[in-house]
Amino acid sequence: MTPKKPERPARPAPPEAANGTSKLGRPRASGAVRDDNPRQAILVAAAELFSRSGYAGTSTRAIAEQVGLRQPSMFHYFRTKEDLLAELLENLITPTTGLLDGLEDLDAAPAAKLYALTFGDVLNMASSDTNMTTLQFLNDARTERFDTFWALRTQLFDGYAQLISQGLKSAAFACRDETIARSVVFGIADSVALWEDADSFEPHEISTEVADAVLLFLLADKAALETVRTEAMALIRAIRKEQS
Amino acid sequence: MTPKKPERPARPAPPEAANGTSKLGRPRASGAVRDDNPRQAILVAAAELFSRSGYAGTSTRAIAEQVGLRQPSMFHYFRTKEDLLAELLENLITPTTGLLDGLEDLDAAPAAKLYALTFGDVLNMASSDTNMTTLQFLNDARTERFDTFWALRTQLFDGYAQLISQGLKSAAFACRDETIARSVVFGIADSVALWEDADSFEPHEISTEVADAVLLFLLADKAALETVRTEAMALIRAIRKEQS
DNA sequence: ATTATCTATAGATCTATAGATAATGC
DNA sequence: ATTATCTATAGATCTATAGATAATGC
Repeated sequence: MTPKKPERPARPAPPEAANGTSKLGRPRASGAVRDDNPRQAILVAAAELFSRSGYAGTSTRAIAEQVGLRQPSMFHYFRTKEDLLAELLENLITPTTGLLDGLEDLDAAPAAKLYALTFGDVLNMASSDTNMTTLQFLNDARTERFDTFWALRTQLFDGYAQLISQGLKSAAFACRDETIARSVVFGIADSVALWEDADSFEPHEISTEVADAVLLFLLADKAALETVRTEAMALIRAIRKEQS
Repeated sequence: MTPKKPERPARPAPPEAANGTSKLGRPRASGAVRDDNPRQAILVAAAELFSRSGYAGTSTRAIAEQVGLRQPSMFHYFRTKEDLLAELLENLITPTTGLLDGLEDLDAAPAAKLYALTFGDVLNMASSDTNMTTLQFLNDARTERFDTFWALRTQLFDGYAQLISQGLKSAAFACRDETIARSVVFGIADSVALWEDADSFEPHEISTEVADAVLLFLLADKAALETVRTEAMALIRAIRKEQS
């Protein structure tokens, strides 16, 4: 006898209270807002709750009820809670591995490509209003179910590593030790996950500053930053155009 | 009927199996290693488990049993699980706020002080083999019980902010926007929390690289880095001497 | 009497399954 | 027949308390 929380929906709100706009299936009991793509709504709710309360600290009940469903109804869309986390992590990283692929086809200096990659990576994270990044380090995310995610993550790390390596070869970059420089750069790129006030700034502004920080760390000639940034923004525009 | 895990200590290991070296109280049932400072051992075990499995994902049973105690015995040392987390977070941050206090008494350029602060901050995190940093963002850590921790955290952020402000005033630093530069710097300093391979490098080496990155981001004259680093290391030595 | 442990257990969860029910489509 | 929901519930946890027990100290 310790936990409190005497709440509980008390009376399940009679079935006639159905208000969902879905055309198929039994009407929903409760009436939480949801513009009727339940699967997507569940993902959004889960991302929000996971990033605020952690993975284990978020119950499937909390997720379901945030979108106006009963707890077991969530399992119609996701086989397990783990599946939810895996899909969210994959969704978070794919725009950035996509950017990496786009950059490979373009001809540009490694410095400009690295700037563009960092910029896009940070922009992607800063544009989401949830913060899933730290969840990937949990033991929960080390099972087979996350193999796809981890393959993408490795691909991204290798992308950063390769650009750094090329920049060093061309003497555009300089550093004391390449292996540690990789981790510093990857860490800085992800560091927006540790900002508590990320939403008081424009994502574009955050991305510029963080990409600047990465390049200032690596560039042999720090005065080249402005040029590199300009080149990088051109690359970003080129890829956006291509994809639309 | 879903979870598995058929284990359980089965038979509680008869009381005669006592092996603890403690002088007082009833002998322990199980025999997990522990060089008998149970309170400290619990903190170490909790830090390890929290950082691997998250706060909610770590049971008090797992913590207790890792140090060879039964689950309820843990509550002899910590009133609640929350108390454990609060103490761990405070222990993590106090060395760094201590360093900040030490720096205030010394006479040096803001750039050198900022380097020293970052270096010490990162060294402290990188020297621990657990990673508690990301846990502070959980909702669980927003209750009153964490007021002390949050006051220290604010003090640390303000310390960084003040040094940045002084450096800008003396024109040693340059940036586009001061408020965002603060967050960038604070983020970079903490970014080692996102390293997956932090233990493949020397903490001293990591700290040097990360502090370099911070200063390269802020310094108006990037060529001043080496001098700043040398000054900073002298400050660190001075504070260490004073404290011993 | 104090300290450190233990066993037993209350009461509140939690995830996932089973199977009913309602709406629609064929 | 299919889809989307619901209620009910199994069985496994989880945190914390109650109160017994053993060792030591006064």
